[in-house]
Amino acid sequence: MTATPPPAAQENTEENWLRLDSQICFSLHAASRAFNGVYRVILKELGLTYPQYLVLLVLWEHGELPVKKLGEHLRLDSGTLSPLLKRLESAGLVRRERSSRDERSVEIRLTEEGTALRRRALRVPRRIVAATGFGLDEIQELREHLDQLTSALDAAALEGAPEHD
Amino acid sequence: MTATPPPAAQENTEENWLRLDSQICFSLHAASRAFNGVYRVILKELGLTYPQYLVLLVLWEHGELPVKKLGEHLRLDSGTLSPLLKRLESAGLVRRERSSRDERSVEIRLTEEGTALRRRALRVPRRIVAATGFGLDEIQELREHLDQLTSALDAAALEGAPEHD
DNA sequence: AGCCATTTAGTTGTGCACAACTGAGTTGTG
DNA sequence: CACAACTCAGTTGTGCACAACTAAATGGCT
Repeated sequence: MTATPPPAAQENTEENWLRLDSQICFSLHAASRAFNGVYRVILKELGLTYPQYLVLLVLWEHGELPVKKLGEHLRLDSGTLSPLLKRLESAGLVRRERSSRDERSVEIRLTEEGTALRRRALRVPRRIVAATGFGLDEIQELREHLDQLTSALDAAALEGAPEHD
Repeated sequence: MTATPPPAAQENTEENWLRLDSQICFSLHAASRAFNGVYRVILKELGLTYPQYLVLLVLWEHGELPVKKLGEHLRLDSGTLSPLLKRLESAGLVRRERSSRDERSVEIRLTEEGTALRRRALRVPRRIVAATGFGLDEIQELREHLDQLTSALDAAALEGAPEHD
C-alpha cells in the first residue's frame, strides 16, 4: 500500500519531480533557518533578533524613514513591522514619531543608543562570513542566484495561481 | 551625523563588510520568504501550509515515523512539530499513536486521506519549478550550494560564539 | 530492587510572517 | 464643500521557529 511505484530514476515522472521538490524545499528551508540560527547566536550579544538587525541595517544606511519605506526595503508589511518597531523603541534603539506633514505616516529614527550600536554591529558580518566557510566571491555568486530566484518568484506570485500546466 | 564615512568601495573595511552583510542577509531572507509565498499560494488549494507540506513529503517518502525521526529529517523539534501534527491530525491527514514498544514515542502515520492527497500534490513541484524560471541543473546547483552553506553554518553554530577574530 | 541520567513528546512564552481588517488622514472629483 | 477612493499604521488571529521547561518512560548501575 501507499505503493510509491518504482519511479525509474531519471525518468521525467511526476514522482521524480516530487522527489526533487522535497530536496530543494528542504535545502532552502534548512539554509534559511541555519543562517537564522547563526545570526541568533551572534546577535544575542547585541540584544537583537535577526529581523531587528535587518531593520537597523536599513536605518544605519538610510537614516530616518517612514514605516512604509522601511517595509519596502525589507519587503515587510506593517503587521510585522509595527510590533517589531515597538520592541525596538522600548529597547531604546529607535523613536517613532508621527510625521507632521502627513499625519498618517510614522517616522522611525535612531536614538543615540541605536546609532551607537552600529559600532558594535560592525564586528558581526566578518563572523558570519567566517561561519559560512565561503569566500567572498562565492557569497556574491550565491547572492546573485538568490536575488534572481526572488524576483522570478515574486513575478510568479503576482499571477496568483491562475495557470495549471 | 551618523556619518557613515566614505568607505572607499573595495577597501576591506568593517564598513564594507557591514554593507555586504546587509546584502546577503536581505537576499537569503527575501528568497526564503518569496519561496514560501509561492508555495503558500499553490498549497492553499490543498489546504496545507508550507511546513505541513514538508512533513507530508517526508511521510509520503518514508511511511510511518516517530516524531523524533520526523524532526531529524526536517531539523525541527517537538516544540514545532507537536502542534503542527495536531493540526494535521484534526485535518484528518495523519494519526498519532503511542508506540506500544516504547511508550515515550509517538508514531505518525498517514490516514487514507493523507495518502490520497499525494496524488494531488504531484502537480505542485512542476509549478514551483516553473515559477523559479530556473532549469533543473541550475536548481540542483543552487541546492548544492545551499546544503553546503547549511552544513557549514550548523557546524559553526555548534561552537556557540566562542571566537572573535 | 532502587536510583539516576537519558530519551521522547508535549507545553509555555516570545518573536516573526502574513492575511484580513480597522480607523484616521489624505486626495481626487463633482 | 461633500463624498468616495485611497493610503498608512496599527490590530487581530493563525501558524511557524525556537528556547526553556515539564512529565513520563526507558535503560544503566549499584
